[in-house]
Amino acid sequence: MVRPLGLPFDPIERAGQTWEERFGPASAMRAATSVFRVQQILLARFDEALRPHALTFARYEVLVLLTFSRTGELPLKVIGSRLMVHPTSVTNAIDRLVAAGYVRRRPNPEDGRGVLAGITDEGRAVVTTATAALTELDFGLADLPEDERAALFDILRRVRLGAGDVQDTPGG
Amino acid sequence: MVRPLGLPFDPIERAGQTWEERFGPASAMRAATSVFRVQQILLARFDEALRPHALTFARYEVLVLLTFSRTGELPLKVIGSRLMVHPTSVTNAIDRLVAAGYVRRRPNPEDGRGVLAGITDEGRAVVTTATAALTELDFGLADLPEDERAALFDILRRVRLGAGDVQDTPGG
DNA sequence: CGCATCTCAGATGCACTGAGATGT
DNA sequence: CACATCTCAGTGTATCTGAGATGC
Repeated sequence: MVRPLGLPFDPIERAGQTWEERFGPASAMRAATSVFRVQQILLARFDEALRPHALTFARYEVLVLLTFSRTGELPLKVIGSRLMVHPTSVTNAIDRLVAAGYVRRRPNPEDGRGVLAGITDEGRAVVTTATAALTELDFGLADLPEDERAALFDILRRVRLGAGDVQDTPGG
Repeated sequence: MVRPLGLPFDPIERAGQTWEERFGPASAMRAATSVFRVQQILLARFDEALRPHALTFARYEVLVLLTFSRTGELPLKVIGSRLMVHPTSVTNAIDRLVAAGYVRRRPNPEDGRGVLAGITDEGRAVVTTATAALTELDFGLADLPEDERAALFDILRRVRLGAGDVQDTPGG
């Protein structure tokens, strides 16, 4: 849980003012620092909502991705590239999901090097209830009107584009 | 370092489309997921730029905060509330900074329970060079024009406001 | 053979809980 | 006394490196 601070000022705004006096333009520093802080706030909200379901947000994302695939199965490699996480992180997340009974592993019949992760009935059930919990939270963004959610996505997409995450294909 | 993916589509956009077919409106999910991904991108960029200086971004933030104080010293409690991190995380960060020679600890003469962290000359020097490195990166936001940096800060500020980080005082 | 996929061991980073020492 | 501040031990999670097994 993220503790409310009760500071009589915005610490990022304050840091930005001092920054401009000392170092120069602060717009990038303020924006970047805000991204970090909001990520921390959102992650805390998500983890709190997901804790009753024995899920972290990272593992929830894996399960959702599996429900989105036609067969309920995906190679670990695909999971890693879609969620943009390190291969060892995928192995670790799948380990936990298997232990929780939400996922099964099996060798990929089409590529002996690979492994398929498949969602179980229990996994599908927990995705349903966990999604309801997160939807009720509005994914932590209940304070943002629709146009600002879209603006946030668009602005951040430009940053992701510069990082090579996206090849410029607005329609997906 | 965050690896470019070379996916022929935007994985968040794609997930958003499937989300709308299965669960309903996806604007909050897309925006929140983008915050996570961009935080990951920025953190990787910062840590790469700071590694030669034996700093993580969290420790760099502590040093900057100390240079912003008049005496170069602050109680650990103040550091924790300004940077919005857990008390044990402050202790840990200060431990590392002391080990690196960038910070000194001493008892707070005005409150026997407390501890002051003070920046050393080496600490001030490393802040200067590390700040130059981050400034050259534009804090990872070189792809964003000025108005979008400001918009990003404003939108995220609304989220932080809802979390109790900020009491509504635009002027700081 | 080079390369891809996955796993494992080990290290680091950060957040948190709970307990305890110290001082107000 | 209650409370605040800080530290320590331990846990959980995620990241990464480097190595190795297996198979294309």
